[in-house]
Amino acid sequence: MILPKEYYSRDPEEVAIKLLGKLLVRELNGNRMSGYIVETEAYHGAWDPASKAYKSLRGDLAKTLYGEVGLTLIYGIHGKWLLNIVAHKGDGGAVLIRAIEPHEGIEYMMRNSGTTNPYKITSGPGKLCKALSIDKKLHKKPVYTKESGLWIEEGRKVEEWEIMKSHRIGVKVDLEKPLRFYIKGNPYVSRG
DNA sequence: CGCCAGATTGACT
DNA sequence: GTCAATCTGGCGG
Repeated sequence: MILPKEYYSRDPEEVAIKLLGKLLVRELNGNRMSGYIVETEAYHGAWDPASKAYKSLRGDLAKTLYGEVGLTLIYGIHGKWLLNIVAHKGDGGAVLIRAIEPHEGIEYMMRNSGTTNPYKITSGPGKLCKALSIDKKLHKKPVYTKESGLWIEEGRKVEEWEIMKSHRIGVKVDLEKPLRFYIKGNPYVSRG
């Protein structure tokens, strides 16, 4: 079952937690690739120093951050693409997908990412996008319909005790609140 | 159009 | 732990 659009009309922090264990599906040229989300980060609006809307409400990224929920927000950094899902209740925000556990179409993902080590295919936001052929063409596409070739389905049940929290990674100026969430003990989380 | 910072990654001390 | 190569969007001129 695909998660409905309303699923993303909540605080980014809450959505980030709820997305853990869900199945991220990518369909391309008839090939189905998927993986369970095991690591996420929450980003807020203008008051979040790490947000793209901080000090610049101009630009497509900031507008998307404050726009319709349930859309992808593809952000390029250091020559990589990062996958975000717009999620907020009116005040702007998004959830960054940092890592997934490969499930279907692993062969295609390995070919895309150029490695045969299953633990290195999707264990990072940049690598994940490469493995699933996600780039700017998928910017602002809905994840609550199959039409875009990228969507999120109901996945595993994740118990509360399996979810760990920590500070965000790689962010220069972070908030004190822990906004990174990942599944405890999962070997596919990035660097940690 | 040129400059610059950055939500990364992989290699190295 | 540290470091720098790498590319796009945002912003100034």
